[in-house]
Amino acid sequence: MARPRYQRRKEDRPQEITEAAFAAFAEKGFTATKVEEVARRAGVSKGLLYLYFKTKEELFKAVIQNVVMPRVDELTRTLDSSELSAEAFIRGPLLAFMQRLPGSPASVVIRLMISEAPKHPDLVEFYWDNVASRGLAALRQLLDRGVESGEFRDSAVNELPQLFIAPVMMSIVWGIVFADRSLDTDKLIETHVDMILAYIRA
Amino acid sequence: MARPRYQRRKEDRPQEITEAAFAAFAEKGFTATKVEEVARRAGVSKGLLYLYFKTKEELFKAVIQNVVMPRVDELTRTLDSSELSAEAFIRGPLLAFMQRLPGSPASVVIRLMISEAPKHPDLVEFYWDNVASRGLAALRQLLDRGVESGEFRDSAVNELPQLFIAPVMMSIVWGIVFADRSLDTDKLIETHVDMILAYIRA
DNA sequence: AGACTTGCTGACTGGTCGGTCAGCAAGTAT
DNA sequence: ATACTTGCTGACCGACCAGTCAGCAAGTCT
Repeated sequence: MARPRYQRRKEDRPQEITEAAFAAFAEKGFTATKVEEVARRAGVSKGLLYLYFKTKEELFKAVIQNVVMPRVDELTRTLDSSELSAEAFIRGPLLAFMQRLPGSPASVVIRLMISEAPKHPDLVEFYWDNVASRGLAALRQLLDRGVESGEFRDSAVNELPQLFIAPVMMSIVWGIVFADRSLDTDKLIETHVDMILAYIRA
Repeated sequence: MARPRYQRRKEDRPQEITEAAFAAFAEKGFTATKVEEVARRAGVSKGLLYLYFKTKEELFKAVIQNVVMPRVDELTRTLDSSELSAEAFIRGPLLAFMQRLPGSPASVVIRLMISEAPKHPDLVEFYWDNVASRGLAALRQLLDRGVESGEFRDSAVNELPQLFIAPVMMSIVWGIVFADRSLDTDKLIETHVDMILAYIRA
């Protein structure tokens, strides 16, 4: 009784709202998620949400920043500090990273990008600058390093790192469209990595 | 003058409306396209559209039927009647087919499936039954034929025809999200086919 | 205790859009 | 010409939802 109707927690709100938004977007997609639903999950009113985020789109950017960017940073850091040969790195940490993607939070963001890209070009730009271009650059760097060390030959794959991640994209899309019709994404990705290594090995 | 305000053309309307719908969906996506816009393009009133199609979703199904299903039929027919070896078929007609997909009308439908799948499960079912499962079955049949004839070894690819079309999906998704940031999809797909053939050759 | 600051609420607004339907007019039969 | 059928129109409805704002109350200061 006399329990206050709410507490002031200015510090924690942004984080809590961002997490609620991510969970909601993951379930229903960006457009289909009502701002009020995000607010409800975060345990706040709709009005409060708009005190912390100017628009629904800003909220999405915050989600990208919280969920995806740390992953990319982690990958590039691991790559930079690794002593492994290029092939060992690919078969080890990189394969593990790729196999984790389809079921991970990051895949949700990719799904959102696919759905919302045509309608929100500035989201695309934000995503390109902060995620895609940096991820591809890291991949390219890894392949170049393999060529320099004599492990790999210089193949078309160096200019087309997209070829490397194609099965990951396939797995993610499959999950979006045919969620229930199962596909062994781990095997798909591992086979692909096998194949690509056989192809580029010097 | 005294030109009639409209003519009755019961026969032609469905086709005209479907074509207008496809063009509109291709430009803006399904959700973002207003029914009124489709009607305007088809040169009819919104009300008429609803005399021929019960809902906006039915209209989408009609588009799939008109645009995508003929493609799948064509592919399976070509495969059935071909005298080529499995590898020759892959390097010839199949490669050409795959390279055409990213810029083709069919890719628009794939984009729509990705965007709308979470919201419209019955569309997914329709697409699975009429397009995806049949396409995959054809691919699997082609690979099995290659194994029987001794051209290919029996690899994981036989159970995972998705591996075959991964770069096509990559190209389509790339086009959706990063339309302007160019990617040489022809080269991507051709390199992949090269790679996969080297991998499965007996 | 009273005055003050500010985090927070939730009813409300304005605009959008899928789908409806009463009625009009193009074509047809008599 | 007149009556009839039906392809077609477009104003309208109701539901939905991002974003607003006037005011309330939690916490603070004196």
